[in-house]
Amino acid sequence: MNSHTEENYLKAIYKLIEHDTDVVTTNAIADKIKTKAASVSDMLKKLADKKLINYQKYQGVSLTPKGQKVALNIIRKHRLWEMFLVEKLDFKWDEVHDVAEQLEHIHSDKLIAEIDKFLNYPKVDPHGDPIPDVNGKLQLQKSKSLSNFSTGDILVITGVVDHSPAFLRYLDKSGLALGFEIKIKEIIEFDKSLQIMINKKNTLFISLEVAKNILVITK
Amino acid sequence: MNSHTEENYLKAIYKLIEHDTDVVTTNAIADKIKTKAASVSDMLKKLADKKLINYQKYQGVSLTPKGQKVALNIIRKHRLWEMFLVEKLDFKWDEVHDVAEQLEHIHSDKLIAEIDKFLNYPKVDPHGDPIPDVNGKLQLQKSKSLSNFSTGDILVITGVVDHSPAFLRYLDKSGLALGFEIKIKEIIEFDKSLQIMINKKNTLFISLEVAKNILVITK
DNA sequence: AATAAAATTTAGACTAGCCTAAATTTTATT
DNA sequence: AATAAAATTTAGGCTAGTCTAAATTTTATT
Ligand SMILES: [Mn+2]
Ligand SMILES: [Mn+2]
Ligand SMILES: [Mn+2]
Ligand SMILES: [Mn+2]
Repeated sequence: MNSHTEENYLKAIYKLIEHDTDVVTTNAIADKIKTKAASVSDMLKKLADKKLINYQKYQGVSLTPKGQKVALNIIRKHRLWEMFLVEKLDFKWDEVHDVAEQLEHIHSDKLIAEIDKFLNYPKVDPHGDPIPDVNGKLQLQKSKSLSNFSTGDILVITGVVDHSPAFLRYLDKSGLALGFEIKIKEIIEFDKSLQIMINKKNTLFISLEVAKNILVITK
Repeated sequence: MNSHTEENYLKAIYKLIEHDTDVVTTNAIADKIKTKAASVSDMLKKLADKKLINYQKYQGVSLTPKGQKVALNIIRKHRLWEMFLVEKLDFKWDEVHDVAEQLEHIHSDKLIAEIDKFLNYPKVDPHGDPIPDVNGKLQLQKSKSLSNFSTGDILVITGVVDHSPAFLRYLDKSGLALGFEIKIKEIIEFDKSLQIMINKKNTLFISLEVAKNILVITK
């Protein structure tokens, strides 16, 4: 069994590698976990001993298949718990993260299987992120940032890049939510800010920064 | 905020004092927590510093009002989670304890309030134990052990003393559950074992040992 | 009241995780 | 290729929580 702390390291490494590089640096992990590089070095030695990561001093780290499985299981639990909080209890999507950070470390295969069943086997979490299956298989996301599209494009919101409560509440306030349709009415030349139409009803102006953090697929 | 470990010590102290004495000994705590007396002594010093227990060397411990509040809150969470597992997920009453031991340490007032609401504010847990309210107020139990009653008495099962999976499964197998009616048909002189009638339908023989572990109220 | 037994605490050591400061290695720049 | 800068690791130390063995205190028994 892995400790709470080890699980957090593995998840951090997974997330840092996920999109970008093939190995991740000590400093990047330290940043992510909000700890110091020296502490990370210590932990990397331990995780390497347990065959959870590939690690050679000074050369960066990657997850072994075994480590990846652990990481994906933590992510699975995190996302299922978030879904539970939003769907079954009265949590908003900006309130779930911190609690899920704790719940993801509860050890019980039966519990997570039952929660999955209770939620009717959801495929994505409240932020549109895919939920890995029991075997750690992950649906790959074909969504792209709204900032990649052009005037006239009709899109559906499928996720967010920034998961901060501040950003999520801004979306709420602006009338934006997962599944909503967006049509790009105009892109302002000067600063690339956008005028969009939401669900064929309301017009909204958003900055490029905001657009970058909204994930969409073409309708 | 108190650590996972501190919470477990406070809960153990609460439970040891609950019925019996006014103070609890170091060894009793060590037994309960499955740790050594020396470790308990260390922790008692810490809990006393935090004003969670009354403690003078060699003289036993009791909880301060502050410590009692923490203990009761952990017990509240434990029992609500057990109720959730049984009522909303497909857990049996003999399967919930270990998971609830983990879940009781999740820190989130909103979460536990929502679970309470979701369950429609239950008063007792799946084992018939009362659930403390948000302020740590506890319904006192007027139930007594089945071994205290006599031939002809008609009773209702309200709880159990032994919470072990083995005992709980034995009750399942014997057709006994909370809320069921029991009529004592006969008490065998020799070993005080009982013949009982369950819900006016089935007859069952149980040992004195089993009777001691079944809590009932008179109908 | 003295002594033996039991309970409890203290001493000293260990592991997990974390830290700062110093040493080492890698990478970037001249 | 040499040197400077940045990244990383190591050294040494700290806290929480645990343990064994030794010392101390309380309780039980003579
Ligand atoms: Mn999250
Ligand atoms: Mn999420
Ligand atoms: Mn329990
Ligand atoms: Mn219970």
